[in-house]
Amino acid sequence: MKKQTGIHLPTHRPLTTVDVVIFTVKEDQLQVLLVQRGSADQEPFPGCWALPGGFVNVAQDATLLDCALRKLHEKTGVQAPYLEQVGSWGGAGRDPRGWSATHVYFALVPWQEVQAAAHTNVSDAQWFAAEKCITMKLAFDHHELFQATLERLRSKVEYTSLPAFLLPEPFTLPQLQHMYEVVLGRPVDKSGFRTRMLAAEFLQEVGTVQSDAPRAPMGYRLQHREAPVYFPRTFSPRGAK
Amino acid sequence: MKKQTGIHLPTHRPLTTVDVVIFTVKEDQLQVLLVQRGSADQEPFPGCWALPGGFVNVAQDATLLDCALRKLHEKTGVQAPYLEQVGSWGGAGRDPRGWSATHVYFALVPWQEVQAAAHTNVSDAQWFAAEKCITMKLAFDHHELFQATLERLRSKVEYTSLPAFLLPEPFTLPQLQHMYEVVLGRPVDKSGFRTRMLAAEFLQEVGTVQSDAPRAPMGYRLQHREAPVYFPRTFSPRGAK
DNA sequence: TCAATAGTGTCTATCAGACAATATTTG
DNA sequence: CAAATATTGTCTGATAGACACTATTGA
Repeated sequence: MKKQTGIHLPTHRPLTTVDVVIFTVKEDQLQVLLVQRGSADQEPFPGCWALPGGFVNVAQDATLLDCALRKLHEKTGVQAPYLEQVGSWGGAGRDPRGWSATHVYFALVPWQEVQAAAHTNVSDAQWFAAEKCITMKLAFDHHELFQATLERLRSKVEYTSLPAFLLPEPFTLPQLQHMYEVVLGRPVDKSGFRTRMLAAEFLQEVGTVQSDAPRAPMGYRLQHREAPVYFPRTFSPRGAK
Repeated sequence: MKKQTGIHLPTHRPLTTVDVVIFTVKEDQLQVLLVQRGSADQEPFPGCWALPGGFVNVAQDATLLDCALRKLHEKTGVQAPYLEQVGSWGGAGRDPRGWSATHVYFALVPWQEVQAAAHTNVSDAQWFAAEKCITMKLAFDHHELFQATLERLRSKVEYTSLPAFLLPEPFTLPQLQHMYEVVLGRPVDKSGFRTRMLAAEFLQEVGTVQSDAPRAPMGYRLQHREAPVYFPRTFSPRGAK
C-alpha cells in the first residue's frame, strides 16, 4: 500500500520506557519494590506509587536489558540478579505525555543481597508485600503490569527452579523449599520436593553448612546462574483440579 | 501533541516497530510469511527477506496489538486470527537508522482463510517453510526474532491447544492431530491424543462432517477463540528425556 | 468383503503425592 | 536421651503412552 521512497522515518515517535518488577522474599513474604513519584509540576501521577522504571536512554543503554539492569541497580544497588522479560505494553492512552510503550522485566533478588548493598537508602523506594501491592492503586497502567508479572512468576514457579534465585549461595534444600512455599502460598511436600530438585540436576553440593538447625544440612549452589531449569511437570497436590 | 511545560521528556527517542511472525500450515508444512524489502535508496537491507512489520503509527494504532493486527491484515487480508506477543527486542545496534525497539507477535492463521482472503497478491510477500526460513539470512535481527518465536510456538504446542487456531471450523480430531504432528514434527499417538483433547473440554461437537474419508468424522468448534487451553502435562513419548 | 479411516479398549510402567520412618546433631 | 530438624523409604492411585481392537462407510 505505502511504498517507501527515500528515507521515511516516523515524525512522531512513541515514548519508550522500561519497568522492572523487583521481587524478593523478606520476612517470609514475597515483596515488591515500588517507588513514589515526585511531585514536580506536570509530572503525571505525582506522589503515586509506581514500578521502578523510566525512559530508555539511547546514549546510555545499549539494549533494553541494559536499561533494565540500570534501573535495577539504581534502585537497589544489586548488580547481577535474575532478570527476565515479561512483555511489552504500549498504546496511546497509558501515559498522559503521549503514545508510549513500556518493556516490562521482572527481577529476583535475594533479600540478603539487597541488605548487603545497603543501598536501600533510596528514600523514595519501599518494599511492599505482593498481596498488598495487588490492592494498591499504582501510577499509569502499572497495576496491570504488576498483576500480569505476578501471574507469570507464580505460574512459572510451578515448573521451574526460579525460586533458587531468591537465595544467596550456598543454600539448603529446606531453605529452597521455603522459597517455593512463600511464592506459591501453599505448603509443599518435603520428600517429593527433594527428589524433584535432585532429579533436575541443577544443584551442586558444596558441603554441609552451619545453620540454627540441630543437624547440619547440605549446602548447594546453582550450576548455571543464567537461566532456570524446567521441570517436566508441574507441582500439583492431589486434590487440585 | 507533546505539551512542553518544562518537563524533561527524552529528546532522542528510539524507533518503535512491530514485527509479526505469521504461521500457517500449507501442504503439510509449517510455513511463515516473509516480505521482501524494497530497493529504494538508503533503505536498510534492500531486497532482503524480512518479517512483516514496521513502525508504529501513533495516529493510526491505538495499541501495540492494534498495530500488529494492522500489519497482519495488510499482508494477508485476514482479520481476526490468533495473535500473541512473544516479547520485545531493542538496542542501539539492531537498525542502522538508530536505536530501535521492536515488539514481536506471532499469528496462527488457517491456510484456507488466507486463500479465501485472496489477498496473497501482495507481490512482495511469500510463504516459506519454517525449516527453510531458519536457514535464511533475514534483515535486521529478524533471524533471531524468528528463531525465538519458532521455539516459543513449538514448546507451547506441547501443552496447549494452539494448533486448533490453524484450522477453519468445523474441524475433526484427525485434522487437529495432523496440525500437532506438523508443528511438532513427529507422530502423535491417536488414542492418547483424543483422550487428552476431549478431557480438556475446549471442543464443541457440531455434528459429523463430510470428508474424503469413508467414515464421517465428528466436527468440532472451539468454545473460546480468544485463548488456547493449557493441558496439565506435556506431550512426551516414552523414550524422551 | 475389502480397504480405509474413525474411534475405543486395555494393559502396564512410571511416578507424584502422601505419610512414615530414620539419621544426625545439640543441649 | 529428648528435641528438633534433615534426609530417606515405602505405598498407592492416577495416568500417559503403546498398541490392538472395533465401528462405519463406500466400492
